[in-house]
Amino acid sequence: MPVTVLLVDDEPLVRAGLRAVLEAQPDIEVVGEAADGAAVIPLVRRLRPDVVAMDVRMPLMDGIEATRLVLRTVDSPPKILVVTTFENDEYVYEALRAGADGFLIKRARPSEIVNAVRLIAEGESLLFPAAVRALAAEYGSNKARADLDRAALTEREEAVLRLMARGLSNAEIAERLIVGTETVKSHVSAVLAKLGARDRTQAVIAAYESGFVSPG
Amino acid sequence: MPVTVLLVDDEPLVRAGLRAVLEAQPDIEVVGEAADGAAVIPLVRRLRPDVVAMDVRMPLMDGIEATRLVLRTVDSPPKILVVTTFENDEYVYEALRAGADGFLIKRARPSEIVNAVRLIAEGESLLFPAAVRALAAEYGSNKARADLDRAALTEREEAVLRLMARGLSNAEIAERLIVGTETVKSHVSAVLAKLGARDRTQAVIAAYESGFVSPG
DNA sequence: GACCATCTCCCCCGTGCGGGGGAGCCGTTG
DNA sequence: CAACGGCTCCCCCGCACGGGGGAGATGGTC
Repeated sequence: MPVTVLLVDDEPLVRAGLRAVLEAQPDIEVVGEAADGAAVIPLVRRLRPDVVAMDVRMPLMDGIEATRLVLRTVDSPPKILVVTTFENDEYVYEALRAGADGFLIKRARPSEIVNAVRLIAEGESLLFPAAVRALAAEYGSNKARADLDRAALTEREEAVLRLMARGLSNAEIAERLIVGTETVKSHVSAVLAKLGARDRTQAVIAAYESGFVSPG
Repeated sequence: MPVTVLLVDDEPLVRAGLRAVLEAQPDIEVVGEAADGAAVIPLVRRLRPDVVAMDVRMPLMDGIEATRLVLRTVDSPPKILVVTTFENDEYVYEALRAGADGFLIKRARPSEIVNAVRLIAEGESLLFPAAVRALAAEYGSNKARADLDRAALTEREEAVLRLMARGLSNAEIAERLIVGTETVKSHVSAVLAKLGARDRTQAVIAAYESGFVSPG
């Protein structure tokens, strides 16, 4: 009995690529595709795939929310393999916390991709780069925020960083969030400290590099 | 006689996707693949493809340089179809100036992709979004820098922007480029003006959003 | 109740940043 | 030749930014 896979990605090209790579294996079968997380629930119910290859970033519903939904609303849910473009995608960790079983970078070689699907299907939790395995382990255990509070921005700090990454000044951010500029300065300072950034420019760079915000 | 295509992209997944999409057409045949622009010349000589689907961003040699090389060193060269991830990729325009015959966004639907390959093979110059057609037309005629000098950064300005986008201060940039800080300030001011940015943060954002620099 | 994180706001203070000028040197183009 | 664009450097100036430190108000956790 082959491993059945459902592909969820907003880019048809990526779906075609995954399909081509996976269908080349005799023991793997792609049973369906979806272009957005919002479409995933009925498909999972109907197709009952062993593995869902899920993109993180999608227009309507992202991979995190979709993962959560699948695991909550479907009984004996499929394994979730999160697919991402960037190595250090903040969202990936969120997806793992949401219950995803592993993740895969799009740059991976075909052999690594099929391997990942097989391992996931067997119940292995796989996390591709070794460094990330450690990171995600820490994330899993709900201690260990001490030395990676770099990522542990508070809600407010995230909001401020998002606006910083859109080019707003402190005054403009204050206006937008309906708080005083001194408050914004506090949050900005906290963000800079946690990100190890010297100024807002470096913070915005970190935001882009980590995938916290992304171009386009 | 089918249209023969050579795929050049550093991501195997994208190559597999393109191959799957194109091979599904009876009149299109993928005759080869390359993972970097540096490998393209011998392959073109040997395979003599009608069309080269060329990624812009690749580790060793980018699509622009590769396009230039192919068109210069090969006689009766293939058509070059530039493939890109981002809509407003500065590099795309450079590639078009380098002699590429058209460009395609990776998000495009499969039908659009095969269409693009067919049209390019027939000698059509195709530029996907209408807005870009106009832009590239202006780029083609070597006037028209007046109203889009936004993009017309000088070498030095590009260098400064690149360093800005790595988080360097004016003093650090000056050190790196071995010039005075006042010089750097001049360049920074020019960059800000041309990009319509208010401060360096907005300039860096523009750099990311335009694909001038990219995460990872 | 004590503790802690978060959010809010305040003070002072130094400086890096960016605007607005100008100027000399060089190479290309008309 | 003169003109122009690009690179280099200089001046003055105002201000937003970021560091350091403090503080009151929530709300949740132990």
